[in-house]
Amino acid sequence: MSQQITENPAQRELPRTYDPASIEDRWAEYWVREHLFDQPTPRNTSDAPAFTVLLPPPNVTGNLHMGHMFEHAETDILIRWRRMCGDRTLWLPGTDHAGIATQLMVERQLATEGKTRQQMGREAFVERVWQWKQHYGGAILSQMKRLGASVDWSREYFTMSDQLSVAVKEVFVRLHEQGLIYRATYIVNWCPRCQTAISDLEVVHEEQQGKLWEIRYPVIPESGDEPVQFLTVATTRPETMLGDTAVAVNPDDERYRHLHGKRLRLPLVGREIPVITDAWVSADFGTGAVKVTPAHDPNDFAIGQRHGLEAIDVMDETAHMNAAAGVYAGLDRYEARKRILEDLEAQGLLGAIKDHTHAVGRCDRCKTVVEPRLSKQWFVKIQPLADKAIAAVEQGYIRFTPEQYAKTYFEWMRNIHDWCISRQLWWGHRIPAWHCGTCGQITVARDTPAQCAHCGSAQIVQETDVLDTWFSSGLLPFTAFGWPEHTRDLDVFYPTQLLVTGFDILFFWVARMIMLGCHFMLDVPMPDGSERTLKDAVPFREVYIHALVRDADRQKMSKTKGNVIDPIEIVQKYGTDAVRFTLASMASPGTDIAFSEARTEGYRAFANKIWNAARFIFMNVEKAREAGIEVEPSALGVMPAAASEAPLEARWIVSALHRVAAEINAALESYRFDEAASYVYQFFWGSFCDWYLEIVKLRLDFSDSADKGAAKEALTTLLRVFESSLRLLSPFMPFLTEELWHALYQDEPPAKSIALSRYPQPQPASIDAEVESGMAALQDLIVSVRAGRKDLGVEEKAQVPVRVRTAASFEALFTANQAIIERMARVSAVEFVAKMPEGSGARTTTHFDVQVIYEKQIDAAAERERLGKDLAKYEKGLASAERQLNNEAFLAKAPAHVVDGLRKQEAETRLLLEKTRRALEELNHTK
RNA sequence: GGGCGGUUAGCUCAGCUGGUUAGAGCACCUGCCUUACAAGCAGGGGGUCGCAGGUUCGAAUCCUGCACUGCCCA
Repeated sequence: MSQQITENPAQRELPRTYDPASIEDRWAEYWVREHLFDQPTPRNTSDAPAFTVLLPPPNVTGNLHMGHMFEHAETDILIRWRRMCGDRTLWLPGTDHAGIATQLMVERQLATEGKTRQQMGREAFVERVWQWKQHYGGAILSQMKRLGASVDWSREYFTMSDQLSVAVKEVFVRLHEQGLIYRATYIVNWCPRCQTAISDLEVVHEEQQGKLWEIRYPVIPESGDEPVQFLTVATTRPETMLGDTAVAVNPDDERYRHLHGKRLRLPLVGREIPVITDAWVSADFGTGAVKVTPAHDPNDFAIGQRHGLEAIDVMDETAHMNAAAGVYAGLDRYEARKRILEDLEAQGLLGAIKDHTHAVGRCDRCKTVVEPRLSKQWFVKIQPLADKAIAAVEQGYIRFTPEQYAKTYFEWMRNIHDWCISRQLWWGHRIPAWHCGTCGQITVARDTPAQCAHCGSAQIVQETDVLDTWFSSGLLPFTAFGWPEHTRDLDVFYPTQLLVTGFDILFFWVARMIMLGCHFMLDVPMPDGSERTLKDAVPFREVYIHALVRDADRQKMSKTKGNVIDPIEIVQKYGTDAVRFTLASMASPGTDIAFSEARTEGYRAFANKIWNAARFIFMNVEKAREAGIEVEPSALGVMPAAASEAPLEARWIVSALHRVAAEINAALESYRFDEAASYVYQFFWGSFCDWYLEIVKLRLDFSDSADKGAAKEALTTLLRVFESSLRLLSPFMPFLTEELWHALYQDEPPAKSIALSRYPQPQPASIDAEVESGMAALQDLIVSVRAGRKDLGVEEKAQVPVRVRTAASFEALFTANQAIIERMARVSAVEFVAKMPEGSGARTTTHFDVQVIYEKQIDAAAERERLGKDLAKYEKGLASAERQLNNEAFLAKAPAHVVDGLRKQEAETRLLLEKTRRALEELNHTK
């Protein structure tokens, strides 16, 4: 037993204010050390429903930022909630090898040592990257541990691990066998800095102020032509003209009809090129004539294909001009542009220069301007995969929240292009293809082949390209569970239930997981051996797309702006729970989060409130024990029910607890973190602390003269409601609730963690509307008295008598709970009267009139103003109600409950109006 | 250029398929160190729901147009 206490990190002395720093590290370590959230492979598949979530793998190069923390907070809330609801939960963590980013990182490191990867050679470089990964690659995951993410650390994956590499190879080979992978010369986005192809998605477009240059191309005269004629083209990229192989005009453009079929002399180069017609050319753009450079522009490439044009590459892989550029060879593309313009100018071939904004594509990773480049690359023929992926969402097998993202998804999926999967990098999954030096054919194989599959030659070398990082991460939902083996994990945990991620990787990752999951998992039979259909081939059933975390001024956080909030810093300042709660409370779907410290401060106060409620409760447990009263721990851990003879506040708080549990469960069910947070906040602070705790002080009298049975009952309800509240709060505030829960059980809790206890489930029978409305009337009275006291300027501490006029039923209620009124409103005596109380200090509601008796004269002017405002409000309300009630169409068409409600409201408003008018008249008489 | 959002209190946001007098937190004002909590308690002020039309008995909510604003794709 003493062993357990030393192992248990709860501390006993509760300081006056909550200090998160003093408890969080201990619990974070405890959760990991005790393997509380591990989910071993179950023996059978039919037990509890599986709730599996795959962590979007952070880059090994990354550090945890606010976006991660937000994403993880939401996921953790859901997973802790489902775990407490009894599901078999698994949150699977891991990291992504991040090809370009990691290679870039290590290259930079090498640069500081004066080395390059080329000097080192491929093998040594890759070895170096592995070392780097060992050393720095775990940053985000260790930050997650500190923040208490309830993931299964025993299952951590890495996209370049041996097991996942085997799976990646298998996928490549199968797709190749199925004819869905091909190698072709195509124009791709090329990053001259990274010296690799990148996919369309890795290019970020940005509007930029540029120029549109007009260049005159001389027409080669035929017999009968005017001697000197020009065709003027407009271009944003004059340096590519060296590779022009045609000029295109729109076939319907009358201006150029006379030039159809003519040939031009390419300036500076001297090559003859044809004038061609192509409908793609817009007559409105520039001069209506465009130069065609198939090797340096995707549109031109397409034109070139259509017209059988030669593609002349004039640049090398570093975007310097190559030998084909003649005298410009060796120049950087921008230097070449300058020189070419000068030379054209000198020859009088440069026309107008116009300002022009156009979108420039940059490498997502290093921001270098992308150069479209003709090269041999590997592609996935995507349409067959996209078809299944579209069907899966159309048929509702995958649901997006917020729903609008399904539209975005369809839009992209239906206009999808083949996926360029090869990258000219060293860090990544090397493509399992071997080129034959003898016959030139390619052998694709799972295991390193000894000879060419086509000619048997041993002269084979492996492809040097690696695969796009997203190719491997797109497989994770099944490869992480052991595919291509048909494992039990795959049976139990696939499809995963939920994916929580940002819209920025909707296409990169989410869409590709859907395509690859649907494609490959269709071939894996169901656990019972039956054939798998699309419904169960999907990688996840739900996708929750979270918002972006911005700064308090709604600005995107960026390093250059310097407005990045470091989550760890903010957590150290306010506590993890407060930050989590802030994020949750602001997470309304579809709206970005403007993260504000002021808000976090507010939730730190909430944490402190919970802490102090606990201190108060523990203090009373102690007092009770001294008086020989103890509540058995076995009485806790369940949803409390209230006996009908229990005091009003006890029945009320129990009812409110059941109600709020229902609300929170429903909110979480629909990803309404903001609502869930608001409900639990409102309940704990607004109901439990402000009212119940204050009232229950009346009952916690453990002195010898007191009714000890009643005191014990009160203490029991208090502890049960509080213990339930902790469980209710736990997914949102795991650290604080863990600490207090252990303390509540005096370090002998029924489970190793509150996270392993049950989430409060409401019993409809325990929600008592009558008790709640009775309590509401009582609260109303107390608030009215307090307000009346303020009107009269009664000192805070003074006890004063009040007069109340009300119906018999309320009189009974108020009489039965007079002690509460006296305590909560500092009332010395309650007198029930039959007549409307006259004079100052009166307040009136539909259920009662109440007057505070106090000799001090009121501020008549202030009172008149207040009553005047009320009067205006009532008059307006009454007029509006009457207008509708006098409208026959309304009476005929509106539903009965609306009409009844309005009638009731009208009557009540009329009553209040009359009372207020009388009070105002009286005020005018007396003064 | 195509598409998707947003515009409600000083700030950040709720407000479900149209229905009774539009809510919350923070901030603000006033009074309280009432021993769980001043990171607190109590009371209070503050909005013609971006603009203009339309549909309806009834519009913050539905439709159309406009303005401003954000994002995605090309």
